[in-house]
Amino acid sequence: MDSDTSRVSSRPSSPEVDDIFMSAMKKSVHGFSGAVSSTQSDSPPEIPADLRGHSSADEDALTLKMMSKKDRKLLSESELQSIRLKINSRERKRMHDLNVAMDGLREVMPYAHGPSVRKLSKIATLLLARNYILMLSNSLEEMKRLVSEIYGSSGHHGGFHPSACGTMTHAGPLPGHPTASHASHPAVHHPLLPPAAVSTASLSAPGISAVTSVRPHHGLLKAPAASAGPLGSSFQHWGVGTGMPCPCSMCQVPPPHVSSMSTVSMPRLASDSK
DNA sequence: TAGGCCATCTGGTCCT
DNA sequence: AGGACCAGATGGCCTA
Repeated sequence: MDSDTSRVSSRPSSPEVDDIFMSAMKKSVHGFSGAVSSTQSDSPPEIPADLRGHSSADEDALTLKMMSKKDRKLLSESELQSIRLKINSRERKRMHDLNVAMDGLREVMPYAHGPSVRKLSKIATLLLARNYILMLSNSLEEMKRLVSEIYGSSGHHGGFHPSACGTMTHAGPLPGHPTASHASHPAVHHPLLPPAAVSTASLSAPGISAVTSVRPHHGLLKAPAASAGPLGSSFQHWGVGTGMPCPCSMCQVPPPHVSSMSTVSMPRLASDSK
């Protein structure tokens, strides 16, 4: 439940840590006794195992090792320390930015958000995002096809040009439109519903609400077959009662127009393979 | 307790 | 030369 969020919040990945780090670091540098290896004072909470309990001789060896890679420039230990700290700090910031971007991706993913929902792992986020994009592409193609079917013969627009129409959604049912009976939600496929499912089962209000409002538990990968519901799709697994697609590699949507993507070997989700 | 996920450190490589 | 990027190693936290 909140375990993950609390875990995340307890994780010092925020930039503040850098400040703490640097201040603590300055202390350690100023109070430097000369017995700390070049990698130590940077990580007060954790001391790398390989450096733990090293003698000053070992530390000297480490320092020399580093010196050799620095063209043996004559740098004082404090200088080496500050360089190492700077590098570490940059790397921390880089990873923090990466995590921020990952959070941004999670936010726009059609997946349940909220404190009661376990946060998607990074790999799950990436795989789900990929599937989401593929489905959006499929939906777009499907919509183009339908629109060209509708307008292609009537000569209303003389073809499909979304730039002129803005969005695909007209206000009301279109004359002769196959989905005219669904006036409340015209031929708009929910992005998460595979086109095949949409075209065969058509969207129903419950289907939409199930996708948009349900806050699933983290049943991302192990959805019972029954939970697939009436949607039926190209996905092997679906989220528990949510109609959420499974991001695992088994459930790749192979859209014809992005076939090149499907050839990309995706790293297998460890939890999928087990 | 094992396994998954993550943050961090670190050294190497590439780029500007 | 300095910074960005990457991958391996390590250890902590959490869950089943």
